[in-house]
Parts: sequence; C-alpha cells; structure tokens
Amino acid sequence: MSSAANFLPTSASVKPPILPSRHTVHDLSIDHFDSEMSADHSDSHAPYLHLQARQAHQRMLEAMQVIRDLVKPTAKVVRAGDVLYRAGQPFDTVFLINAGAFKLVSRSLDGREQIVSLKFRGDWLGFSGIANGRHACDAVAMDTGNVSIIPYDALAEGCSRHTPLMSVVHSAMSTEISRERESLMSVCTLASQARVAEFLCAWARSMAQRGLRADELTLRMTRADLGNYLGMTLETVSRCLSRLAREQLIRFGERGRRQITIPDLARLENYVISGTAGKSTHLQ
Amino acid sequence: MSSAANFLPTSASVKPPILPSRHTVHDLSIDHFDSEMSADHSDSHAPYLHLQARQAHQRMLEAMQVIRDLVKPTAKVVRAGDVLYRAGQPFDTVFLINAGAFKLVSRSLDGREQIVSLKFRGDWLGFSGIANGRHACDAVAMDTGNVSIIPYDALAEGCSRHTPLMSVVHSAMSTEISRERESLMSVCTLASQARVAEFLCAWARSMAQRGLRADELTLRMTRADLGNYLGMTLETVSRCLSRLAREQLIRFGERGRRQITIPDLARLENYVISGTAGKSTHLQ
DNA sequence: CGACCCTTTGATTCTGGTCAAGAATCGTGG
DNA sequence: CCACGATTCTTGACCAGAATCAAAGGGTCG
Repeated sequence: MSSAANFLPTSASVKPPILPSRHTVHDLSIDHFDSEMSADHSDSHAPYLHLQARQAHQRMLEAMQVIRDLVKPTAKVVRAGDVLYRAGQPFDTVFLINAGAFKLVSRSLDGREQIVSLKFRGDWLGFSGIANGRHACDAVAMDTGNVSIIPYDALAEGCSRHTPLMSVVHSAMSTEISRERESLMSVCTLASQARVAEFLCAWARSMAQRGLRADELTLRMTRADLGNYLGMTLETVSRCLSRLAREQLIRFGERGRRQITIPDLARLENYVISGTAGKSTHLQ
Repeated sequence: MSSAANFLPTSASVKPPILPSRHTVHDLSIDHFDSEMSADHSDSHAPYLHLQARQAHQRMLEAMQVIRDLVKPTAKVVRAGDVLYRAGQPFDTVFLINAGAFKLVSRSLDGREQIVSLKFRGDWLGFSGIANGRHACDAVAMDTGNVSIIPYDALAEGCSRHTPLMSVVHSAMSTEISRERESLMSVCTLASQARVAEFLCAWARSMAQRGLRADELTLRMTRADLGNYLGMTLETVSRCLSRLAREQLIRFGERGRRQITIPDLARLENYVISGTAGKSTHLQ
C-alpha cells in the first residue's frame, strides 16, 4: 500500500478541473456519461493505476455494463444542487452514478442534519430506502453529473433472473455497509487532523479506483459540509487543512482552496497511521 | 484476555452442550431459540408493544420463518466470547441471529479497533463480506445465543428462486445500511451525554421491536466496549451514566450497574432531542 | 462596485480525554 | 462458604483539543 505514490496519469489526456460553482452551467465534457463510460477512456487511465485500484475499476466497469445490458435504464443529467430524492419520499427507484458526485443527507426528528455518505461514479443511490419503502435520506448532487434511473422492481426482477446481476447488487450493498463502517471508525478513533487527512486519502483512493487523477482533488463541498461529514466544525476543518499544508502533507491549488494537491499519498497515509493522531477510545 | 475466543466446534453432527465455563450460568429461558421463536411467546409480549414495534416484530418473525422454510439452515449455539468469524477469513456463510447479542469489531491496518455495530435476534451477520469474499470484521458473541448458519451460495440460490426471500435479504441489508448511518449521525451530532442517552433509547426500542422488555436493559458489555462503540472513553461513559441517573432519567438495577432501568422512555428520548445536547457541526 | 458567502485566523471557553486512586464486582480456589 | 486477586467501574484533579465567538480577508455574482 505504501508505494501508492507514483501512478500519476500523464496530464495529456486529463481535463481541466471544474470550478466549483453553485448553480451555473457546467462543462459536461469531463463528467459526461459517454466520455467517461467509454472503454478507451478507461484504457487511457488504467496503465497508471495500481493493481488493486485497477481491478476495482475493472469490476466497476463490468458491473455498470451488466446493468446497462440487463436493465437498460434511462439516464438523467443533474446539476450541482439538484436533489435526486428526499427522505420520506416513497421509494421505488435506485440510481447508479455514471458521473458526478453526490452527498447523502440524513435528518433526525429534531433538526439535526448529517451528511452520512459521499457517492461517486459507480456507486449506487437509494438502497437505504428498500427496507421500509421510503427513502431514508436526501440525495443531493454536488456537481454536474449523470445517473442511470433504475426502477427497483425491474432491478429485483432482473436479479432473480440473472445471477450475475444479483451478485453485482449484493456486492454494491455489501460495499456500502463496509464504507459506512469505515466512516464510523474514522470518526470514532481519529483526532480531527488525522480524520481530515484520512478523508483526503480516502477521496484520493476513491478517485484512483475510478480511473481519475488521485493527486489533485477538487473538493466539491464547503468547509461546513466537510466538517459536518467528519464530525467537526468548519473552523476546525480549516485549521487542520492549514496545518497539513504547513507540514507539507498537502498543497492548495492555485485555483482556490478547495483544490488540494497531495504530493505524496503514502506520506499522508502514514501520517494517519503512525500519527500523533489517536483518540484513545481503546478497546479492552 | 478472557475471550481466548476460539471457534466453536464446527463438526456438522454434534452440537456442544451448553456449559458456561467462566461465565455465570445464564437463564436460557428468555434467549433460547425455541422459547423465543414460539408464537405464544411473542403473543405474550405483543399486547404491550407499540403498534410500530409490533409490526416490526411481526415482519422479523415472518422473515425468520421464510428463511427456515426456504433455506432450512442448521443452527449453532454460541456462548459469550465465542467468535463466529474473523476479519479476513474467507466469506462463504452468513448468519441469522435467533437469540443472543453480538458485536462486530473492525480493525484498521494500524491497530485501531472499533465496534462498528451491535446485533440482536433477527439481525444478520456477515453481509459486509460479500463484496470482496472476505469477512470485513470480527463477529463476537456477547452472550449465550443461537444462530442459523446459512451458506451464502444457498441463500443466493434461494433468492433467485423465491422473490419473497430476496425481498427479505434486501430489506435486511438496507436496514443495516440505515442503522450504520444512524450510528454515524449519533456520533457526529450529539454531545457525549446525549449520545449515551440515545444509545439507551435505541437499545430499548430495539428490545421492544423484538418483543422483549424495553424498560429494563441488561447491557452485556463493559464500559470500555460501550465507550468504544460510542466514540468516547470509558470514564466518560461512566460519568454520563451517573449523571443520567442523578437526573432520574435512568436507574441502576440492584443486580449491578450493567442493568439499567428506564422509568420513562419518552422523557429520555426527549432529553436527547431537546437536550442541552447539540454538538453544532451544523450544516450551512 | 458592492453584497454575500466562504474561508481563515485569533482569543477564549468548555467538553471530554488523561492520569490516578479507590470501590465494587466477578471468578477462582481453598 | 469465604478469601483473594483480577477486572471493571466510579470519581476526582488536571489538561488538551476542539467548540465557540469574533473579526478580517477573498471570491463570486449580481
């Protein structure tokens, strides 16, 4: 895991980062369904990926292919701020993200709001609604994107007919469970700065797995969102990022402080692990 | 090192007799498979349940019935400390809890340990292993109990054959996702005392849903476990419980401080909600 | 250009973590 | 049945990290 550092894609084929903006029209060339879904696009990135990330990427592409073949879903374009579904709405569809980024926001009976998950290309949206027929959270686009709309009935029907499809769906749910747990682990066991660091690492790994640049992240969220997701205040997030930058573990892009460069991912990962970082809620 | 926690004898034929060694003899009348599964037992409790809890209870019983009818699993008795599976072991079976309580423990690459979930009768164990063929965490029994052993292949096969079974399984996974998120919400948005309070409320509701007493909880875990699960130190847990007791929101049982009485659940829930409790990682 | 939001940074407060001592409980062996 | 040692739990004193309050700088958009 340590040598994760050098799989930089030649920026030749790589696209300019999108400016995070609120509700303006976005350049679709990057995140557009077709361009990002095409096999040659993935090929152009694959050689630079680590074996593991590459395999994951491959599995994702295969899964998406299975869905397209068996379910033949319709697609839909979304822009930053668009809401795919809201908590409480009757559940009947799930979504597969072809491009873009989404946040899932839960609300408790009293007004507490919590970003419980971030989702990207290849992830599914809506599974949490299966259990009681209503969506359990809001799904909000953080950027221009594209999703496949998949009626749950059709999906279930397809699952019972095609074992590979069921396998894909079960894997996706299983992964979602695991990822949720990783978040919990992070929040419970890491001090704030390490938590921010790990968040960046996770984002980077996540991008790598999707065949995207992993060394230059463009966070599509405010410090407040970030803090909420990580269980700290926006001021603390800001301070932690500044400190990480001061310690040369990250750099801010010239295109604004939401763009973050990770010069050496292994070193950042190491900071999390060996860090001064513990929160000591030790077991036994 | 109490739980040297080795695997139970896995010999297909013989079930080990229930012989609690270092743990006190438990009264099995409540948690025993047969008694708790019997319809009249559930009837004897149902009248005291809220409508919602009762429906949930009903759904759980139906689901368990479906499993027994369609998969015909073998069962296995476990004692406190027994380990059903460990992180990293090849995944091939899931488990359905007939009785007892389990904790799921995740470990990060560096040594951090985190109890990511608590599971009870009607819950499933092992779903998180589907995605990459290996279990993602340890499953440890916190008490004498009984699980159905369900080979995943058989389950998948059954799912493709019987829609209701698939429905049950999908619901179970969906629920697991939602619950994981609730944990995250709790850890991220509540101050420690409110978090402890909410934990107790959740446990109580959970018991109610299973047709068990909801006003007298017997926590089967140490303060350290509790703290770990809730993301705080054991000392903080202790202080919070003491404070809750001082404020009459809970009472300690005469059978030890792991037994907790909730005289008025609504009041405790209200404390969480209206509480002095917020952690203010407010969104926007 | 000005209004608004986002971000950073500092000063201060306070919750919760750390360290330590003592009490209660459990399990074991006599 | 009791005594002893080992855990587990509670409580206090102290301290650190993160929340809160406040103000100023930067970007973006109308």
